[in-house]
Amino acid sequence: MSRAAQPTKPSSDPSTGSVWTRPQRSRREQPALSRDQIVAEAIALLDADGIEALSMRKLGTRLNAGATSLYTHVSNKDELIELVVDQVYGEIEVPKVASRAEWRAAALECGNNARSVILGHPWIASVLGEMGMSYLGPNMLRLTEDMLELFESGGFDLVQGGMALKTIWSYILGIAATEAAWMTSLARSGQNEDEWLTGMASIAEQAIAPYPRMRRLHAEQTAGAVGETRRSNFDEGLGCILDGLEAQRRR
Amino acid sequence: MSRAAQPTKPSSDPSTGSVWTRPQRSRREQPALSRDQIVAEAIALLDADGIEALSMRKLGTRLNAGATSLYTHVSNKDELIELVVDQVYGEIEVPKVASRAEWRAAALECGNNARSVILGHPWIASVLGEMGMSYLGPNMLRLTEDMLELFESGGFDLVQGGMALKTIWSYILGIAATEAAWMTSLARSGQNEDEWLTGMASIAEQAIAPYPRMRRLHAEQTAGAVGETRRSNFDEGLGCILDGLEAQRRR
DNA sequence: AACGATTCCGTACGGCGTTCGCTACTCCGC
DNA sequence: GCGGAGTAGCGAACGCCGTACGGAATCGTT
Repeated sequence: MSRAAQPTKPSSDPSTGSVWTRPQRSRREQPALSRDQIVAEAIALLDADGIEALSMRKLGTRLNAGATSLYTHVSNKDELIELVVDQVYGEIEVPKVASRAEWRAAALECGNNARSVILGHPWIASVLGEMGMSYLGPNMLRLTEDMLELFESGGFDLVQGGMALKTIWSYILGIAATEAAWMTSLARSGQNEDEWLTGMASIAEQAIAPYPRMRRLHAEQTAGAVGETRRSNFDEGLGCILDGLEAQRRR
Repeated sequence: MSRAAQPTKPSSDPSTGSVWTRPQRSRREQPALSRDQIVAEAIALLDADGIEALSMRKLGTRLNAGATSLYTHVSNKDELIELVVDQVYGEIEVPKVASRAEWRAAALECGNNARSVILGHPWIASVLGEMGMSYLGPNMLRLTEDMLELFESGGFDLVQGGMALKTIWSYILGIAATEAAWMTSLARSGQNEDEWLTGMASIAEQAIAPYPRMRRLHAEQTAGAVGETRRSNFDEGLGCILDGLEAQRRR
């Protein structure tokens, strides 16, 4: 008995198709959907085509499923996004600290890990503002605990550690989200960073013309290698914050 | 000759309404639309009903206009949002610094201004990730220049000031966006902060049960007045960053 | 063999951003 | 006074979107 796909439309009028032409395909022969699969495919779609390409219909299609089938495993698009974000948070590694001397380097490394994970999924920036509570996602919990441990190893007591965590995390989120947004709009324009900058140069110069400090700053910063500059800027700012935190710890 | 509104539908079949019943209302008697008006009304709508309530159709209706009329003054919804955000940035005041001793207090005040402006328009959090370039909005330019001036008064040279600006701004954006997102999802749930926290307590405790540090931290923080706590947390983190920046300046 | 539970999905609804082409109006040069 | 150019406003339509609902297929249990 044939099991070929034969996408008939038996639903429109079941009596039209005779018993013989009806597919009679076992639905469970292909492994069906799962929440993990959906989340993974959503991330793939987001990475490939950005936030505005994520729709339940497209996602369903990529999974060889109908759009509404997803709702069996995920109650909402919003809920799906929370799952997706927590999954990404799971990629962030927090280095273990053996001795107190290593603390600072470990914090820097952790910050850089977080930054590069976010920049690896730049659509996250568009989505952070809509998530009141990802705090309870399993990976976010793990991440929080690990960072608290890191600060503990650095000699902070628990409350100080909580403070330090909030401060650093806000910094990371703010700067990485800004960078991610920038990269997204670059990608949309189809140019690379240098092209955009040179193309925009005259407009930018005109815009900042009335502002002396910005003009001077712009003049002083004609260095190349923008990508590296962004990274070292991040490190420098993070270093400042770590300085401040260490000063606070000593009290 | 009557000018009463008489909202007939002359469009469906123009010949149906005779010359006498047709409105013949001078379109320009009411001042028509302007970009500023549109932006102002969009902010009012966003403040009242949040980001998902902003649609071109609803905005048009609020302005007694058709949805598509807006496109004469604004080329895009995205462009509208950029305008709206820059307008909000215009609310942020940067205090002038007379003597170098006042610098630190002024920076703290500026940070608090920014935070409360953002929390006054919490929908901004949902929108920051989509804006590659608000850097060139007039209010953002003014804000940047003023903050550079603030750092200059504090004894930073221009490059250091640029660094400090980026660092502080990222922190402010990150923490305020997180708070704003939290407040938005609170508002959506219809509860106030304390209700939500007590309602969520058991679930949260269960979630953090496997994590010793979070458990202890949660136990130590049973203080009330959550809103004030958030603000003083902000101040504390900002203070840390200022410490770090001052240390860097002395080199 | 019968039956509830679970999974899948076609259909449909209301809403969205935006394009297109038409109308109605103002303004400028004659 | 008048005609033509330019512009603001808008109704209709297109192709998307999220998702509620009800029906069909399948599975696990009895």
